[in-house]
Amino acid sequence: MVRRRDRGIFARIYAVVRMIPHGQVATYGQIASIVADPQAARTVGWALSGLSEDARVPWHRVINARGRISLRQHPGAAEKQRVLLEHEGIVLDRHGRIDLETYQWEGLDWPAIEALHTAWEKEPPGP
DNA sequence: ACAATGACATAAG
DNA sequence: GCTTATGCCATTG
Repeated sequence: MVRRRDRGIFARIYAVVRMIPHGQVATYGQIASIVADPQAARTVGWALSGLSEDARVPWHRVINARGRISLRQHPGAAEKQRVLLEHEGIVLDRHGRIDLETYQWEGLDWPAIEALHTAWEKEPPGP
């Protein structure tokens, strides 16, 4: 359950996800590539699953490589994610697919993320 | 240390 | 395009 162990790869994953701009999306594999291994995608999903509700992480902007929502276990959550995405202006086709060519975040290298995240911690946005 | 688990990714049928 | 099978990584019992 994550506890206070957000020091390692988890913290880096959250940092990257926080930098995904409004109205854009990133894939699990993409985030994994930035924080560590291109093949630690499952770990990214695992990290997000342990988020608390007030974690200030835009988890809904993370989707799978096919451009679709990966939440199958709790159907309500998938629905919620879709609503959140549409609320940001992201269009899903009738199959619930997102066009990555249009909405995928270009991404940043880790040093850039780290710098931005440091600033974020200094002056967290929102309430 | 080993086996199982999970919001993945990719290849194959 | 969907379903299976296999590979990967970090965490947990």
